[in-house]
Amino acid sequence: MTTEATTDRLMTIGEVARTAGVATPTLRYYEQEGLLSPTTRSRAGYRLYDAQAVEQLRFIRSAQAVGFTLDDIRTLGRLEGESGKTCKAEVRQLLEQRLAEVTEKMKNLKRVQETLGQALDRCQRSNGECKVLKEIRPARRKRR
Amino acid sequence: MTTEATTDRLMTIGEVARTAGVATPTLRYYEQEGLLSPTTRSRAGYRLYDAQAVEQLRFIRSAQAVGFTLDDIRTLGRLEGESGKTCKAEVRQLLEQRLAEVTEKMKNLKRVQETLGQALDRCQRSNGECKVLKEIRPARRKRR
DNA sequence: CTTGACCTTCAAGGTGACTTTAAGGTGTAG
DNA sequence: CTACACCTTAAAGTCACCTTGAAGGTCAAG
Repeated sequence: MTTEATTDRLMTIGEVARTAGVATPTLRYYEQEGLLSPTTRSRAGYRLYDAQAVEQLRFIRSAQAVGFTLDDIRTLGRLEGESGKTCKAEVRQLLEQRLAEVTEKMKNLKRVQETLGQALDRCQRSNGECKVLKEIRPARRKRR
Repeated sequence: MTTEATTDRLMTIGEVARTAGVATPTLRYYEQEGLLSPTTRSRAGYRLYDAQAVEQLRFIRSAQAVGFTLDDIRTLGRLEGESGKTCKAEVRQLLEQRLAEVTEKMKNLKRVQETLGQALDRCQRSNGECKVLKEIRPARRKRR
């Protein structure tokens, strides 16, 4: 990790945002929240990120997508970050706890998958007739 | 599912809430949002739920825990619900789309699992020293 | 027949995670 | 040297998902 073949060109906030598929204000928000800071700043004060930032950002989005809060993620610290720090029992414990949560989420996800799978099954089996699904409302709001 | 051995005693909102581990106002909120309605009402206007409601509620919580919004869940309608409705291509398509999302979430979850697993690994391997995790801030807010 | 734990509705408040707005500086292409 | 697309900060706005509060009705136990 200290010896790399990665492009170590620094990117502006817009480049990182485009690459990872997020909005630039989101990146500033993440910095403010202590989740992801730029490697450095240009003379003019522009944020400059290295290639790793994109990886970290992707990790953050993955974790979020499966229901972890930004606080959960922040508490894990730099996550794939560079180095330093001793590994206290406290840190290991936190990791183990998060891994247990992941296992729990796996179960939830499988349950959802199974339920949807069954629904689809019955849906196709009784062609034209579906005993399982029923829209209940016109759906009020939307987003995401 | 129509032939059952389940207790078909009706439960009050408080019983359902306790059984499924949610707060009573949350149940009222879900009803208002069109996610889960009581089977009937008592003369006095009390909400009365059947045993299936608990199942549905658990499904809702599972889906939420892995990152689906209430809107996502609502759109799926009654989900494991009773009957009625034809299975239009539109419905099947929605199911397929949601299943694809589940698959995507599986990937995300595995990515997170792997990252955490690696971190824990290195954490234990280099006993005392951990190159991977590093707390970045005292963590401002908390909850959950 | 009152106490106390339940239930009701309606409305307002709170939190997390952005998103938008305003007002302005930077940098390169023509 | 002027466009124009980028960057900066600070603050306010939005949306989902609850949570809390006020004011009151219900019901079994004592």
